[in-house]
Amino acid sequence: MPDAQISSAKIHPLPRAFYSRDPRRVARELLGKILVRNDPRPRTARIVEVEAYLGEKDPASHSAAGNTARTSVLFGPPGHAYIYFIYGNHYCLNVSCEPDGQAGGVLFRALEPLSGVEEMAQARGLEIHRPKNHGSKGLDLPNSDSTNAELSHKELINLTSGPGRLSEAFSITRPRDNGCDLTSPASSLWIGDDGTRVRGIRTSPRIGITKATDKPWRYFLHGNPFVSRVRAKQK
DNA sequence: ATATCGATTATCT
DNA sequence: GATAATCGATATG
Repeated sequence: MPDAQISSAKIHPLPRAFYSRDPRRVARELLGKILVRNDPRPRTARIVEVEAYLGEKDPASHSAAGNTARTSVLFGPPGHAYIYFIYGNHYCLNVSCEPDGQAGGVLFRALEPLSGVEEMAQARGLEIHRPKNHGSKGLDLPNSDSTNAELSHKELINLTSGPGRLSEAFSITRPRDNGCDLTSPASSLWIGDDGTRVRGIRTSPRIGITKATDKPWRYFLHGNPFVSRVRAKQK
């Protein structure tokens, strides 16, 4: 049973020094770590897909436009949440990297839920069906108790597969979370390590960008079902 | 299976 | 005025 997707080990926060490095290194090492939402509705999920965005020299990075009101967190101290709003619809989560004064960050692209699946479904606007005494057609959800929600496979995957989806599942918004210190368990949002070692790290070009498309700075766990699907036609 | 489109706003040219 | 680190829906093969 110790498939180790779920560990009962204590989750301890990653120190600020972890983030005070090249975003490519931070991105790779964030795979397998845990995003925690401390809430009235607590949620945790394992990080399975990320992208690194370098500083002002990376034309695909938001910091390429310089230190503005929008991007100031990327230029500040490491380990803080940079949230941006995109396409008039979606928030996306990053963590700032590199020392104070130097830009850089890692975008969270996909998570594997560990706890609080019902809360994530609700945050995503899904109707929860509770099976009575008849057979269930839905999947057993990770780390679930007797108050399980029933979701289709597709609904479960789509909870946290993609940067906009995972942010919605964790109720992440810019007004609420931009600038949040992700190294402190006292924060509503933080990142921890339960000792899990991951295998099968793969890389690819980053998704959805039009500049620096040759750089292989997307990192993901090969075969993990929550990793986002590369969309059919990328401009 | 791939392709296209609308949503809806912050930011930049 | 155009574009964007996206998603969900719809049309078509």
